[in-house]
Amino acid sequence: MSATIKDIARKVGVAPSTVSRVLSNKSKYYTSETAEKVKAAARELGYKKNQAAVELVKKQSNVIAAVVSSVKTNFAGQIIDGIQSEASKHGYNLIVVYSNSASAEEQRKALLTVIERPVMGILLLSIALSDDNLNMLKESDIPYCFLSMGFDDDRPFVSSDDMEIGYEATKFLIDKGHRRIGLAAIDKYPYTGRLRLAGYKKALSEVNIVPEDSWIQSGDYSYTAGESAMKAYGKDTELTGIVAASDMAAIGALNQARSLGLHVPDDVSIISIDGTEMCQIVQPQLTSVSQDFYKMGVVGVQRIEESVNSKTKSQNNQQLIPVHIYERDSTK
Amino acid sequence: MSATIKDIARKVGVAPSTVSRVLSNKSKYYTSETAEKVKAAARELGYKKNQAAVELVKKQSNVIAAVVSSVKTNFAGQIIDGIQSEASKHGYNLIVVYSNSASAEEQRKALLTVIERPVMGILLLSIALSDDNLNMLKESDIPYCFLSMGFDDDRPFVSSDDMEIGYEATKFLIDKGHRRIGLAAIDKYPYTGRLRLAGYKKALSEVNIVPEDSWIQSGDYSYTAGESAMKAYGKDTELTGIVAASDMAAIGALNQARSLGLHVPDDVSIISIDGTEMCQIVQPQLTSVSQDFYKMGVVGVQRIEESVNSKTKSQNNQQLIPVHIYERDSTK
DNA sequence: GCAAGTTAAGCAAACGTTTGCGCAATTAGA
DNA sequence: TCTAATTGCGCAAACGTTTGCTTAACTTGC
Repeated sequence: MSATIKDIARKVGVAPSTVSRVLSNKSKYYTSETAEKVKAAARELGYKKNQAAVELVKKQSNVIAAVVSSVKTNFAGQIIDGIQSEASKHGYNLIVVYSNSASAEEQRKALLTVIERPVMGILLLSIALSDDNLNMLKESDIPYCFLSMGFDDDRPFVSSDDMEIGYEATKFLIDKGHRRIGLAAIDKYPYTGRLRLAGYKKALSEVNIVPEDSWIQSGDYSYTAGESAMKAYGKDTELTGIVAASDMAAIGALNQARSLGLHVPDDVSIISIDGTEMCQIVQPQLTSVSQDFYKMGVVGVQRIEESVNSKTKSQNNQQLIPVHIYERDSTK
Repeated sequence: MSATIKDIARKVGVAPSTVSRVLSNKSKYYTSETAEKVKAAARELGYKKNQAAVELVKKQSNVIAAVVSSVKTNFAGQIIDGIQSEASKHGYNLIVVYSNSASAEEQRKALLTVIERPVMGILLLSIALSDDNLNMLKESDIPYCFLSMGFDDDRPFVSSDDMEIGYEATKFLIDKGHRRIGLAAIDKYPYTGRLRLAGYKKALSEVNIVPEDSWIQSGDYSYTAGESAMKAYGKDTELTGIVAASDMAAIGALNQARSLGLHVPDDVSIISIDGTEMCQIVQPQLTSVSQDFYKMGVVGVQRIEESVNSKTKSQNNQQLIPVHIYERDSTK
């Protein structure tokens, strides 16, 4: 029931096209006098652009969509922050839709909500798409980019170098003098876990160590996975250092270690992967291999922008963001 | 460039209107035979509905929008979870936009992204709208509802009963035998803080205690506000119990207490407000007055639904969700 | 003072759907 | 067999913008 461009046109006594041009700042098609009158009328009538109409005719909008696997990943916020700030720098709007990655049907619904309107690009945050849904995405011809996870195939993504993460975390402990080092709560088979595991093994092999099977406790990056891993290592573990798959896993391991009567870092050192603010609110504060999630968001938006501008597929569409180690109190 | 309803119509040899009716399941206007052919063609052409066109003609969509004040509030996730699940139960889609509540301009942009399209309702998560922006929202004629914060005026909202929160938290400590109880990191003047403060005072007055000024350390609910409050109380504080304004504030206070050499709960008990998962990952685990954020999301969606169905303004548009106390290890 | 160029503004088509209405063909009722 | 009701489907308008084209008026250069 709200005012349209035609109402304004009638009120001012000009054509709708003129109003449109004034309101979208297509300069040089009207006098500043007309412009003023139009703007005044628009204000007065409380005019709101109907984006549906705009998008219908322009077949392009200035909104970027982010599909997030779940509200629970505690770094999603940082990525979104990055996206938001870069997007708003370029005048794009951001809408986020959440999808429980467990269900392909939920994924599909989330994806459709964004595909069915002319968004300028889609960013996927740590979401594992089913084949059908990935196909749907590809066929939509909307630029997209995965964030914080990598792939074997040629899908565009920006993430950390997971091999480097595994390597650097392990190397850090090795340099501190540790030799018997565990890897906790990591998912061994998917791309990310596989690379981190490879990095871990590489670092160990450089000092001629082959990890025993029991050193590697796989899991799903969760708090409880961290707990279970620590439980499996046990009170009398031979390990002196642990690389935890995520902050939450590290905290799980940390708390479980305390329950077992182990002191961190005196009895066992823990280094965490991710480096969210969680690391700083637990005690002892967790040493971490920190990913630059904010930057991932920023770069993600830039990739979308490139895809939009140069219709030709850029060749370098898989980008790695460097990580940094922050030494805190959980290692020695 | 993707297929439209007309392409399907041409391919099958029927009118676009028939295709439309088939695709939106308007039964009784076509034979099942036609329906099959249409659906097959749609699949074959990879047809995607253009929502912009749909919304333009229907002036109504099935999307609910949530405007979130910042990615950082750690309970927003729970509210969104609740919204999501209730929304998808009714076949609505959810889009989220983030807005830094600090800047009225950012707020305005976020609000416009959702107002400028025919969303069925707007949910505002712990966001303090400027007057201008509130007016814009009201004038849009889109149903809206604030979540997790209350107001003096007649705006629709669903939140916890902040008076009860302050009262119950304090009462809990009183019942444990505490008499000198502090209130930390609360924002004294806005609605929420004011009510919690009132509840705190009420509980104390029931046992004939008037809190000293130094017992009440105001702040902004943050980790550092919790830290500062505890610092202000000091190592030799006369307080035996503290009500912290939020989980983060409680953790700040907890860690600061430890730095000061105070043991929780032996030297001082801490009860936290919010009850997010944070309470369970720190040690000692925090006793909390837990808000049912998930339910707020659910109820928020229901309120929107009501507004849509009965165009008449419901009178009972301010709803309070009960809180629960979970006793953990930070109080005794 | 006149042709050429410039400027401000209007006309109308187009975007992809939905839906009220109309029409023909079929079926039912008698 | 004839009228009435029903069924299946098509026509065309409508939603609110944008934008290429046209036009009229005005300015400039000579």
